Amino acid sequence: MRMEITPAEASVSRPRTPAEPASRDAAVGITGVVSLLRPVRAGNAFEETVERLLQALKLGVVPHGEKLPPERELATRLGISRVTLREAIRALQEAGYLDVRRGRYGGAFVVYRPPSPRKGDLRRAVTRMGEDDLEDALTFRMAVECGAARVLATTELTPRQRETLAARLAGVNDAAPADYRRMDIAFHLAIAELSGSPLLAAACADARLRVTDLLNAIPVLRPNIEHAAVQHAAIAAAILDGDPEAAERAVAEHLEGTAALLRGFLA
Amino acid sequence: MRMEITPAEASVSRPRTPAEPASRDAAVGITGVVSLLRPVRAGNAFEETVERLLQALKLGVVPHGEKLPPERELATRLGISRVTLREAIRALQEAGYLDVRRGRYGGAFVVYRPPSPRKGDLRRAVTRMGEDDLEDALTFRMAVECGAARVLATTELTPRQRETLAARLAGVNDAAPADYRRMDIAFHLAIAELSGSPLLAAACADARLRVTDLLNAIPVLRPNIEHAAVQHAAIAAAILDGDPEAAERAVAEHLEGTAALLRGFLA
DNA sequence: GTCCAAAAGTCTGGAATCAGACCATTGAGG
DNA sequence: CCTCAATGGTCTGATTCCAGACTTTTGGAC
Repeated sequence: MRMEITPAEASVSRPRTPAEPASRDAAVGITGVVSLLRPVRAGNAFEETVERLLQALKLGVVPHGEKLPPERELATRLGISRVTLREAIRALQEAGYLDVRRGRYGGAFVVYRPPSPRKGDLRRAVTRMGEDDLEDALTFRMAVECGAARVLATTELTPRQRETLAARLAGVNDAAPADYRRMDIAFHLAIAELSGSPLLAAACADARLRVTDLLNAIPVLRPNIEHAAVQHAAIAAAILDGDPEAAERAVAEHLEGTAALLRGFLA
Repeated sequence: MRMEITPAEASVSRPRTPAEPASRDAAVGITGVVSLLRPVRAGNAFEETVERLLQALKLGVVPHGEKLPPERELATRLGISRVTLREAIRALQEAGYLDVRRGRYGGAFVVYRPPSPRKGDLRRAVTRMGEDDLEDALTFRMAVECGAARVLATTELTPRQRETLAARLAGVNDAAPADYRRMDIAFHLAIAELSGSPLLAAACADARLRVTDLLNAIPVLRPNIEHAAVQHAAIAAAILDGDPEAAERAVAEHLEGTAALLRGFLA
């Protein structure tokens, strides 16, 4: 029983929280930081867990064929009870993302591969997301990834770090088409992770996630890959060179291409 | 009954979630994005709500003397039940941050002013935070604020936006000493907010929050203010000029000063 | 002085979530 | 073939959290 990839469907089997309160322009305080009065929680534990696991699949943290950590361990790491985790796993299983097997050497095996895009997917994905959210996501991504590159380029890198960056760059370049996105993600996130800041890494992962569905709707074509390869190389070079501004410029240029493409679908 | 300003104390009256699971280097997947398997929730609803409200006070979203929105409205906006919100409000009341009055024209009035730092506060604050978390917060802030400045400088600004930025700059410069931090925050966050990306604004607010206690422990001295004023002006000028790299450089320089100062307390 | 509206304060039943004990299944190794 | 360890599957009582109805307090308007 496969289903679409929209994040909504997996929770079909257990629709809990009904609506979301509309955010209003409240007359509170002077600064416009009303965002602090946003919902404390994005949903119930079940929903948030489904979302989180789905993210892990989509970013390729746990690739096709591998299995998630054992329930007990995963529940601990996610800070939720095993019961709730199991509900989430079951939802993903029913949606076709996981294959759960019991017994020793059993586990929840990942059955997700990024779908190869069909004509019209991109337009649909962009439309579904909404103009404001798309703009928000693109801006956010631009800011955090540029910032991460700058920070990393400013840092005195250890040989170990330089190797990792180079390895990730090579990873994208050598990737099989089916693995391209995954390796691209790995490269981009490596920049944030090498900065040594978990907060920054999480922010970049979040930013990437918000455009994942869109990127997955873009066919991976030869010219695109080659173009990206040049830009990736420029980014890595600038970072290894310790040139913050060049690094940032390179990242901005790289992301601008994608952003322009996606924005085009809103006009 | 006043208490210290540490974020821990307000929850004294209701200590719930016990410990936090240590993050481990799990052998999951290829990328190191283990961050996705981090806890789904930072604490229980009560704790998170206390934290959120405390943040609103510390960032000056609701300044001294003003009152929070009515319980029902606030509960809706925060996406929690009134019961839970009231528990949080009571905790903050008992900690001396709020003055709750009933009846029409009643409400939860803010009784918080950033404390004037005493000698040793900074060292204590830095030590309490822990080396890794401090480094993380500083790196994160550097990245997102630089990124935000770059994005804004890249944007074609409307007259309205230019005015707002100028107004915030003037706000810091004209601020009374007691209001200085609040206006400084307003200026910094304006950069993120003017980018039009709620995600980016939230990230910058988060970043600022993570160093608020530390900054509050630094006395606001004349030379510091003047130095900051020059840097603030440079930032605003670069943004209004539409020079992304200058904007970023200016922000980096500005933040580097604070970062270096704080890092000094770890050596 | 009386009334009224807006706010905080209180109570109740039910759903969500949890911790932890226990059961069932499975494949590897002896 | 048997045993064992690691894993998913199930159950139970307690706690947290919720929605919503109801009560009390307060100050302004008439």
